[in-house]
Amino acid sequence: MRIGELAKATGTKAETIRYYEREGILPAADRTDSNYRDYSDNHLAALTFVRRARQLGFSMAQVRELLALSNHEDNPCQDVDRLVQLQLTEVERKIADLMALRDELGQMLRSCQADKIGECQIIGSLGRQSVM
Amino acid sequence: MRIGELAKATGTKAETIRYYEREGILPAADRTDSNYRDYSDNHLAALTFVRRARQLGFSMAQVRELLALSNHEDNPCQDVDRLVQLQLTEVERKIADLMALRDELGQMLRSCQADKIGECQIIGSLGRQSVM
DNA sequence: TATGCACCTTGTAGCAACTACAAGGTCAAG
DNA sequence: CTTGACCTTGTAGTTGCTACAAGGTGCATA
Repeated sequence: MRIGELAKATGTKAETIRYYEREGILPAADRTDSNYRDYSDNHLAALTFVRRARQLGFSMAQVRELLALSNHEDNPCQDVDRLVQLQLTEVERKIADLMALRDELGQMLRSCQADKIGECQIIGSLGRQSVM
Repeated sequence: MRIGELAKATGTKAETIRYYEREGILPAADRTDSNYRDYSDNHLAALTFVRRARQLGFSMAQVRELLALSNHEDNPCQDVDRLVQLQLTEVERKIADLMALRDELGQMLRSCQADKIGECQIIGSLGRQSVM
């Protein structure tokens, strides 16, 4: 299949697919007589894998690791587990940070009853080191 | 004060402060005879404001807006409220996304009892469109 | 046959918000 | 008088794409 078809099938822009190839994340495709990229089902599977890992928040470097691991059927699962666990911890940290942020923003909104900037608690609180 | 002092006082790298000046986020500082930047307390207040807004997740563009708003004491608070509300909504969306991610990563970890990649559920689930 | 249009190719530059140099100038202490 | 910490400008790198520009290809239609 051509790049546009693969793009549609995976919800990836053609430019992104070429980018992945340049970066060595995806193997280079065969070429047709007219130099168009020609993809196989293996490419489809590989790109699906990559996109899914990216959706799950893995970095490109981590995706490379996952790909390398997945290519060795006999490797222990532990290495994959470790990456997933790392990512999970990271996601949990981000959630905690964002929840603190949410609380602070909510607090700001509730605290300001003024209608002129001059007395605005929000603007005031931005000028201090921390509100909470 | 000099840039290093201001940097220390606000927990910002000197390079970032210069960057803010280049971007027009911070007013240019006076210069000493030897061309060093010389900051006032107003600069300290302004940079504190900027850093705090950035910590709260506002983009540079939004920080510009907040700064512009805060410079007009008579402006209605509504415009500030709107920005904060927008940011709050955005943060809530991100939290929801990350919580879905967390659940999915947790599910992956729990699902894999194999010890070889060949049978690994995690690797398997990455190759599919969606696990959940 | 011509032509129009969607698709493909390469290469380069842009995005956000910094961060990291390099190459050199300044200043206070020992 | 030299060492070391600081400062200056300018440029390039980071992440993960995305957006062109300028040109080639493939197929349907007039």
